[in-house]
Amino acid sequence: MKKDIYLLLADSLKDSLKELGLFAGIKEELYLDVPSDMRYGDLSSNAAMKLASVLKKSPRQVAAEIVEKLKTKLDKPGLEGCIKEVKVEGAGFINFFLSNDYFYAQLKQILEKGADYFKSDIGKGLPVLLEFVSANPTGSLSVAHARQAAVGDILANVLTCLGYKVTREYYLNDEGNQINILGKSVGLRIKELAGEKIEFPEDHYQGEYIYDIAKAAKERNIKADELGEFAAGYILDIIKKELTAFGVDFDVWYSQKSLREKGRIEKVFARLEKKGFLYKSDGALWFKSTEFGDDKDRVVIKSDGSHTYLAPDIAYHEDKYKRGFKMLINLWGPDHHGYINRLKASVAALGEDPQSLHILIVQLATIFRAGKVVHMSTRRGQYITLQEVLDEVGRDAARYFFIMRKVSSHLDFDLEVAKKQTPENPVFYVQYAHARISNILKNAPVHIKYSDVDLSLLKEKEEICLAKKIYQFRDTLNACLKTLDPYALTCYLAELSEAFHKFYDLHRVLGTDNALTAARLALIRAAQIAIAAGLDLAGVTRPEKM
RNA sequence: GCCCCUGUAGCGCAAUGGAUAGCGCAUCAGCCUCCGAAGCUGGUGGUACAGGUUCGACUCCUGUCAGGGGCACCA
Repeated sequence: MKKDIYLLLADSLKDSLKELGLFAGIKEELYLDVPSDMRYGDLSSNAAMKLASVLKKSPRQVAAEIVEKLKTKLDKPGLEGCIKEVKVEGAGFINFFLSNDYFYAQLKQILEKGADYFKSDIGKGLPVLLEFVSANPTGSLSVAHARQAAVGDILANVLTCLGYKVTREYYLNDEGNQINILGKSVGLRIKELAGEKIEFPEDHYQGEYIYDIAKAAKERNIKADELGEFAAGYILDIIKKELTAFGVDFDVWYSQKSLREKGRIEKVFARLEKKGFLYKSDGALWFKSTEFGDDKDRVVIKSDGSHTYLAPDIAYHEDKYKRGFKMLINLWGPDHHGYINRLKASVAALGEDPQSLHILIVQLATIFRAGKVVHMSTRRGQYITLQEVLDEVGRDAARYFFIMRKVSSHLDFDLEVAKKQTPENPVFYVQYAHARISNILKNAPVHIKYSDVDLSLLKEKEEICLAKKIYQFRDTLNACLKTLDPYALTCYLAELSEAFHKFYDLHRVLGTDNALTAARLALIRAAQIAIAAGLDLAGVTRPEKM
């Protein structure tokens, strides 16, 4: 694969610093960056400023010395003709201006390869297990799960695009206390439907759907001690339908029950016991998680003999590694943040590198309806479900909205806004750009052979801006990888669409100059490829017309 | 009490420690005989507070204040 200009330039910069005897002074891994504003060039380095205080020289002077060395290294293979100018600007930034020819060449490649142009092999096929949603099968998916579903699915798409081998997994809590209570809830409703007077405890599942399950269970004569399992299966079917409607498909549904049935929990306990990380106290079995940075040791078997949630989870994560995954990503709700240390401790105790386990807390989405907060309570069965959001705003808006903020930030989701087909709704701004391009391409007079087009006719500021923005899609994908957060995708799509709309407004694509028309058609086709690739990753449709 | 997230323009949000802090809504003023005006251009208006680290802080650290979420031998 052809080396990226970023890497080539970074190498040249590094060599220059070495020759000047300065390289040791650079501590940060990154000293070459895409500046926020294009007037500061296409790539920028702050190396001189980092070094100035050590050298006790002015940053601009250091920058000038680096640039002098660097200038002799800009004609090596892959770089020749790519750099138009290197300037020392501001407090001591070294700014690199790439030539238009470089961007024309990139556009050609995009037109040739299509969306594949944006793929990379950074991941080198590393097996990644992305576990998300994992909601208990005790009710429909809530909005909190919906956000995790959108983030997880889109993150998986991005990582796949970057060459990782991603498995999407749903961990199914198909046994334990919650399932028992679920079964009891259904049992009571059956009695109630038969005319018996019942008392329905506060901690039981109050939702209307329990009646539906009760009716189904009665029809099939399900035994009382099998009601929990039956209800969980019934609800799981609903969850699966909801996720499919949302465009989220899992590769693996991992059963917690299967861990116990295979004796995996005992096996992992034996392993920890042998290493001396378990001890008995107050009739319970404890895991010495404090040895690995947790604030207190954790119970794994309660004094009544039953497991805590942590017990199967240790076995589960052991199994993730046993299945050959090198990178684990867990998306959890904010109610689990206290759980991070003990799970990382477990992984460390098993001899795995806790750094390979990435736990992302996906903050809650607060649902508004016409500016009013909608409160949620699973137990009372009064909450907005994923399905309701989908019915109300559609899949496109829902998926897009849920990743529009950083996963670590709270998200306000107003159903009324997401429903609107106006610019207030950002997903339409992007889709509109795509549809507009489709329309122009449809009206193009003749079929254009993109390989023959003279792109050097693209000289207007808006044309160059658009070309650069298209190219920057790669940076966006890398940013998503670095943060394990797909939200940068929405920012990029908005910026790319804006660059297109600005170009469109000032310059006519279909004109009398055939060569220029061809060049502009090629440009907007490349823009469309990038928008489509972004929308595909987000799992949002890309309409030809709206 | 302890932990996590968040305080940026009237509202909703951006800004890998970097250059003149950006965008949408709202509001005011403009732009369609011409490829889709679901668009574009311009105006108004902002970093909660107090210290610290740094050549440089919206960003990192400490404290204060405010909002949201969470604390278990529940899952």
